[in-house]
Amino acid sequence: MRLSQMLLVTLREDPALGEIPSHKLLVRAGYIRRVGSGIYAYLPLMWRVLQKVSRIVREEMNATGAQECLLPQVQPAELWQESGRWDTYTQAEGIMFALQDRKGRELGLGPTHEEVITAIARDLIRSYRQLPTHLYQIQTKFRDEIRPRFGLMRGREFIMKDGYSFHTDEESLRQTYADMYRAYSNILRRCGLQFRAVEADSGAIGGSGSTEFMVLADAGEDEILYTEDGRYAANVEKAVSLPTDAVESPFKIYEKRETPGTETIEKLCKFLNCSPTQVVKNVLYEATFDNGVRVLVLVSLRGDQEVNEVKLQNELTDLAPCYKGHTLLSLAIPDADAQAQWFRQALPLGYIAPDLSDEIIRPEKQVSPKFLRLADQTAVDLKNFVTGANESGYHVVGANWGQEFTLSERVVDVRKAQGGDRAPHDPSQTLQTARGIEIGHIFQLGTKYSTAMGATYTNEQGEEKPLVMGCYGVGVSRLAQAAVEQSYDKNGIIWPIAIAPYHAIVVIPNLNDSKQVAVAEQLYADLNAAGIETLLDDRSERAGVKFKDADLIGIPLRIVTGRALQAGKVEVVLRATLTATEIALEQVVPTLKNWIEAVP
RNA sequence: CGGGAUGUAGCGCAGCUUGGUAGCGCGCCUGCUUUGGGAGCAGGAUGUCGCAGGUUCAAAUCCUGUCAUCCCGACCA
Repeated sequence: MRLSQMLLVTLREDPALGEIPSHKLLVRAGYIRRVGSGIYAYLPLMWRVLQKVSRIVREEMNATGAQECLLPQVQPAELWQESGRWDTYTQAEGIMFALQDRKGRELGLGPTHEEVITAIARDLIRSYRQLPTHLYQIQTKFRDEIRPRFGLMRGREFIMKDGYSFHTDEESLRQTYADMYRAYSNILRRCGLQFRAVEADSGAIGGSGSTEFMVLADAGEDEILYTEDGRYAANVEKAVSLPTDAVESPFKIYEKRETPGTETIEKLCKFLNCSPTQVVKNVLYEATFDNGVRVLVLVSLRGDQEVNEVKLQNELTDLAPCYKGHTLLSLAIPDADAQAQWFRQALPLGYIAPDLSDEIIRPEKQVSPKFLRLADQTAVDLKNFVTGANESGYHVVGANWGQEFTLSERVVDVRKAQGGDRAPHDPSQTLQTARGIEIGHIFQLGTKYSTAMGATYTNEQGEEKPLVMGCYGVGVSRLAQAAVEQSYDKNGIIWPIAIAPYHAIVVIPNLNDSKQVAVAEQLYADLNAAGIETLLDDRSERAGVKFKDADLIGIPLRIVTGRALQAGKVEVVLRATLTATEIALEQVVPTLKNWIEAVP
C-alpha cells in the first residue's frame, strides 16, 4: 500500500482523552476513531491488526479441532428467559442492550452466546456419537457497560472470539479445557505478549472451574496475586490466602468505652492504641434477589480485612433459595437515602456491632425483617475483641463470641486476599501483586445451560442426559490494544511483528530525487513479492514528517532510500530500538526475510 | 446511580468574570523557496459558539431547562 493512497490521518498532538497511553496512541496514530461513548471505528490499519490477531486465533482454534461458525447478534428474549439470565442481564448488571421489534417482541443484542449455541445444540445434537464437538465464532459483541473507558479496552461494542464445547461427561470437558488452556497460551505467545494464566471467579456466566489469561500491564483493570514459586496465580476476586496472624488483644475485661470520632477502623485503633486485627468490623449491604425480596446483610470480619464483594455475591446467590429466589440481582452498600428508607432510626455508623437489632428494620412487604448475619472466618477466631456498641461514640472492648455476642451460624470466606498474605499451598510463600488486562477466559460450564434449556443427548445405554458444556472467550479487539499498552515509547507504538499491520515501510526522504524514488519503488515491489507486507511512504512530505509518522504507527522495520544510496545501500531501522543498519540493495529482501522469520 | 468537569473551525485551546463585528496554535487550500526528524515566507478557506427557551436594543458571554461527552467513586462503618 502506498501512503499517498491511504486514508491515514495522524495527529501531531495527543488527543484530549485523559486516559491510558494505548488509547491515545491508537487515536493519534490513526488506527481508531471514536464514534460514540464506547463505540469505535476500526480504520484500515487497525482492521489489519485485528485480522492478524483473528488469524492467529483461528489457526490455534482450528488446530484443536474446533469448528468456526457465525451466530446471530440479535437474540430473542425467550432464549434468555429459558436460561434464567434475561432478568440479570437486562436489570441487575444491565449489560445487555434490550429492544423491542415492531411487533413488541423483546430482543437483545448478544453480549455472549451461550443461549443461542445451547438452543442449536438442543436441535442438532442427539447422540453421544456426535460428541465431543466445539463451535466457535469471531464476532462483534454488545455490552452496555456501566462506564465505557480506555478505548477498545472496555467498549460497548467489541470483537470477541467465543467458543462452546459439548461433551458426554466432565472428563471429556476437562480434556477440551486443557486444550484451550494450551491454545490460549499459544495465541498470546504468538501475538508477542507477556501474560499470566490465573484462577478466576466464573461470575455471571456460571459454572465451576475457570481460568483467565491476563496480559500484564500497569493500566490493567484487574489485580492478580501470584506466588514466586509459580504454583499459584489468581484474580484478586478469586484469590484465597492465609491472613496475617492477629495480635493478641490487650483488653482482658469486657467493657463499654467512650470512643468519640472513631468512625473508621484507623481512627479507632489510634484512639484505643490497638491493632486492627483485634477489631471485629461490621459491614452492611443490601441484597436484592430476582423475586424482588430485599435483604439487609451484616458481614462481620476482622478489622484489617476487606470484603471481597465477588465472594459475598457468590455466598448470597447460594442463599437465594432461603428467600424463595433463584439468584441475586444486585448487591450494594446502602447510601444515606436507602438507610433512611430501611431503618426506623439513624444507624450508629462506625459503631455497629454484630448484634445490631432486627427491631430497627422498618417493616416492609418485600424486605426481610431480619438481618442476614454472616461471619467471616477471620472474625470467628478473635478473642477479647473490640467492636461497636451500636451507639454513636461508643465501642466495646474485650468481647468474646459465645459470651457477649452470638456467633452467626453462617461462617463464610468473604475476605479479600491481599499482597503480602501467605499462600495456602506453602505458607513460606507470600502473595505478590501485579496488574493485568483480561484477554481470555475459559470456563467449565457443566450442565447449567443444557439443563435449563433442555439440551440433551442419548448415551450408549440409551439414556437421555444433559450435555456437558465448556465456553472459551478471547477479546480480539482488547488484545490488540493490550499489545500497544505493553509496547510503546515516547515516539509511538511498537507492534510485535506478528500483529503489526505491516512488516515494513519504505520511506523516500526526498521525492525530488529520482534515484531515491526508483530504488524505493523497486524495493517496495520486491519486498511485497517476497511476502513481506510493505508500505511505501511516497507522500510529498518532508523526511522528518515521514519518520515521525513511521515511528508513531509503529511499523517494525523501516527502510530509508536516502544518503546511503551513494554506496549502493539503504538504511534499515528497527522500530523497537531505533537502531539503524546500512544494507546493500540486493541484500535487503533476504535480510528482512530472515529477520522476520527469526521472530518467535 | 452518586460526585466533579467540559461542550467555541478537522484537532488542541483562549474568549465568558465586566453582554457590543468570532480568536490563537496545529492541520487544510494556493504560490514560491526548502528537502534526513513534525520547514520558511506570502496569500486563502472553514463556525447554526451542544440544543431549546428566557432576560436584553443587543447573548459564546447572564438565567432556566435539556442533551452529550469525559473524569472520580461505586471504599468496607
